[in-house]
Amino acid sequence: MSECYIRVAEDENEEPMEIPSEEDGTVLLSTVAAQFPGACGLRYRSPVSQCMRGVRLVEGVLHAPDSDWGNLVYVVNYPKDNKRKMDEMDAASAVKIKRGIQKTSDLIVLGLPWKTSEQDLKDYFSTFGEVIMVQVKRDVKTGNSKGFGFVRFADYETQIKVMSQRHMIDGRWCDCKLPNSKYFLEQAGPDEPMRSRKVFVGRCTEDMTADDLRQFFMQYGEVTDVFIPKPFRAFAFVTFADDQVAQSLCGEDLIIKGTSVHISNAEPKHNNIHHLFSNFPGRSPSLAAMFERSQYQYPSSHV
DNA sequence: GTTGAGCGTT
Repeated sequence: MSECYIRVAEDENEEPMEIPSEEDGTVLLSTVAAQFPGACGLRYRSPVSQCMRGVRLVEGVLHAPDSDWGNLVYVVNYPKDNKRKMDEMDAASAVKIKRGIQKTSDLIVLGLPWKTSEQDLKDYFSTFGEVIMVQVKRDVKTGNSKGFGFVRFADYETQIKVMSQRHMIDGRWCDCKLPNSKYFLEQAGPDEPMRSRKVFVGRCTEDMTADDLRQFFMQYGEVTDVFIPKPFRAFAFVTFADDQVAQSLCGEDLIIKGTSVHISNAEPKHNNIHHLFSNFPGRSPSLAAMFERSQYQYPSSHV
């Protein structure tokens, strides 16, 4: 093979430019790049397969496909093309990851007027984004509001926004914070190996039947048992066939029949957060400090 | 029938 010119273009349909080869018939990438800055290779459409083929590139030297470059038009490869695709992939996976770890959590709404109803809460918070749960905590006997409630949003961005400001609701300033329970659950951290297939479902309402719970939890895996204490005690136990399913749900707040229930391990006797919490009703300085900090922390991810 | 920092009927 001898020195010649090969036809190179940025696109198959564009007018090609002739590029000189070396004496041995190869073409230097640097020569291509001299005319097409940023080029990182060449490709061409195979007359046989009609597919695009890459030109062999070894240490900056482009080698003719067969014995000859022929009369084909070679198309310039740019790293941008692939890079852009990579970026899109990264962005997509980043969003997925974001969605995965930045789940929303219930927010406690402190300082509500006594008169504020769940509808009022929903109306107010809907101005920030999609609301998927609201509660006003009331005295069971009188039905009077306790002056606080909970709200949960569909999107994490909404949650961040809502937590970042005070809220004027029915004439009073209210605060939305992460509930204290969150803090301890995160502290529980990379969990102890208590591979239970049974989970504790807290904050159940009386209208949740065993069948409701079974139907709901089926989506996560095979449910082998549902236990609801009688008389009503606002909690239940759900047992899965697979312990990994059970474990994966621990720490979650799930919404069943419009109510946020809390999933935790079914049989933690010692060093569990409920124990800790009931033993120290918030008077310890160190705990108070942790509460304090928790108010300014966004929830960290936990698997 | 009241109240105003807090924490959700385990």
